[in-house]
Amino acid sequence: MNRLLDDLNEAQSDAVTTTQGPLLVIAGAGSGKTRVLTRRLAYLLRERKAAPYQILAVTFTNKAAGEMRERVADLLGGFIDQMNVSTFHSFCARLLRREAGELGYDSSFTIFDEMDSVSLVRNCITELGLDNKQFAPKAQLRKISNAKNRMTSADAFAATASGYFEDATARIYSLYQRRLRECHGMDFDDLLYNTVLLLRDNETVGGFYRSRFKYVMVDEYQDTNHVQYLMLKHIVGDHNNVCVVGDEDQSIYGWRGADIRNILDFEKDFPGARIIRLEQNYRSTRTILQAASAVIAHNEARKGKTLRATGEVGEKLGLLLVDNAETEAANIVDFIEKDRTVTPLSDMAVLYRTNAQSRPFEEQLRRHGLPYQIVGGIAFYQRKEIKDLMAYLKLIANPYDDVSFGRIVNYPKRRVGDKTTAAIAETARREGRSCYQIVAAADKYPDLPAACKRLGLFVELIEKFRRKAPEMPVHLLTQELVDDLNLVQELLDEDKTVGRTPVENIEAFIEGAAEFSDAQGSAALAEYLADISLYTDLDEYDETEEKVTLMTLHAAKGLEYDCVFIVGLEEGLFPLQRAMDDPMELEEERRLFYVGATRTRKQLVLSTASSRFRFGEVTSIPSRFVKEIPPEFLQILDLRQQQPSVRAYSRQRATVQTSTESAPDGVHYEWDNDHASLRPGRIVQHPTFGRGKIVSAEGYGESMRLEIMFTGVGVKKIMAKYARLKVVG
DNA sequence: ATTCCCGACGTTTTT
DNA sequence: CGTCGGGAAT
Repeated sequence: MNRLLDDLNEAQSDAVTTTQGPLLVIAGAGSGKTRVLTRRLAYLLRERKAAPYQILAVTFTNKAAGEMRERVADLLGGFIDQMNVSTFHSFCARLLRREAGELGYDSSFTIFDEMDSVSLVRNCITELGLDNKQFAPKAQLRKISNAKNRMTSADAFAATASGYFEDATARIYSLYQRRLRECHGMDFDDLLYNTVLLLRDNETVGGFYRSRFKYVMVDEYQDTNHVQYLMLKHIVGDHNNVCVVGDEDQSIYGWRGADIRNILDFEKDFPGARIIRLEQNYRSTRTILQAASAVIAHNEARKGKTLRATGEVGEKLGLLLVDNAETEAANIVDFIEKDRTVTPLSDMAVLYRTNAQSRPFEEQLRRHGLPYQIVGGIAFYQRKEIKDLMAYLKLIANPYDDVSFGRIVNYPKRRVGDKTTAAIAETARREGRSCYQIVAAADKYPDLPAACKRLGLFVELIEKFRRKAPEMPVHLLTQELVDDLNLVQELLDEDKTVGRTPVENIEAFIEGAAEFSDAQGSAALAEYLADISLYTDLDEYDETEEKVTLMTLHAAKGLEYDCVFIVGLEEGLFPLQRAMDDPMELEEERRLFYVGATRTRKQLVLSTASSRFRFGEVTSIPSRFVKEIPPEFLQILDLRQQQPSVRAYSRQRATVQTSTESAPDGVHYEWDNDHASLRPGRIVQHPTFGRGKIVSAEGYGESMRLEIMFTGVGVKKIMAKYARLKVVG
């Protein structure tokens, strides 16, 4: 009767067709959440419940939003251009640009990214005569951010602050906010905060949006924070047609203010709410699910739900024991190289806790000539050359942006130093104008340092582009700017050794701008800047490319692969040290493990290094999460070279011995063949033939056959499965 | 004003 | 180990 519901199970189709009133969909990992969301949107439109523009769907990333939009368009054959599918932040940015006047901003306000915010906070701390060692800018910003997430204004914060430190933070917060406003800037938190202000306190604006959106949907509800909750509250009109989807076991953004109570208290917040649970898992093997469930069961703070498996039993989880980060990477890359004969590289992902862990994997992959892509890390828009270029664009769009001004006033070098810029800032403050305005009218301020005269060309340049901006497509504008500044030559001069990538980045940036111009048609510099300010590396990730993916566990949320490696499973790293003594944080780490483990459809390999360099040498012990996996689900590959005597002994016995010194209780580190690193050229030790060199290898895993040249014995053909081989070199 | 060096510091995770 | 900010030297 309705093709939208055809291939859905009962709960899924229930979630799709329950359109009226509040609805909470608890969607376990791999339970077809995205499918339900897209079908639900399509259903609303198909049933003529609402016009596209009356629907608001909020996702976690721009990429997720784009995909959702695409899939709904596929289902319906177009007609959804006006449907609002975006992230909280980009929705707010758009709303604020439209309503900026209501808050005393103009619509070309600048969005400050974290780096900008930190440096502004640093300036504020210095300006207040405080020590920025005692008051770490980052930590202060964190506090300010937390306050904004609770809808606490600078004044309100100051009113309740007590003691020297809180008092100082209050002053920093207050000054920071004043400077932001002077720059016509908003940080990420302001986007949400100000939107709530408008929706809640401004009858016209609030009323408009409440009556406009007939249906509101939020994905990843477990990761929303208090401001986002308030925003939802104030945008959902009396119809109360709000549908949120989430899974408390996948809440991994607590550190950013995400409040798990939002999902736990949904029924209280939205009386009359229906709850639908999707507990059928269509993604992973039975073994993977059982292992992941066993781990997450150690969390106290959960409602507890059981995922029902639909797949096969599947293979055991691999547990790789290695000596250090380098051998970890080497062995996993070996594994990848062998496995690629059955699994495309695009279906493999290496997940780690911290970005810093990516390096050895990059090196190994490069050495093996395997294509890879890193998601996250140093985001494109955070690279210095891109930030510099963007600062120009930002200043062109918004002459009040003193932070951008400060960034580029002496780049390229104009022989204008700290003293001069300080004097400009001083004058600006006194006159109640922006730095750029002062410099642009330098002749009116005779007591400015003489060096300001050198900024004539700079002002001319900015003025020229300010005139051009309104009628010129962004990419052409940017290209001309790059040419005028002679940026390419500048970059080549700076970096005499390599000097290629920054230039390529600039080119890529212009290319991206061209795409934007194509899509938008009109010139809209401010809009473009807002867009890319909210862009992340994750958003341009293409999971269909024939490449191994490297990323943090956080970035992996919502993705799936045939084969997943979770590396660095060591106490202090995963879970992180600082989470270890706080039960709440520890549970979040465990959820993070759960998220990672449930990304895979078929194969999961974990790895633990017995020593790892982390500011100074630290030897580490296996993560408790490994210990929480029932041993019968694990296949252990011990590739460690240390303590050969203990090793040889336990191998002779070939029994399940008690764990070695560093093993957590319950994990038995028995010997197994090192299938992963068995490849031509390797030196191996065989119990009867002694030492030999691998000549060739065919097949993989259980069926791997090797030809080995043994010293004094000659070439032997051997099934890797039966030979108790140990890699020695 | 620019450049270079040293020392401290810090590391999650991201919109 | 690596980056970044601060300080001294030129």
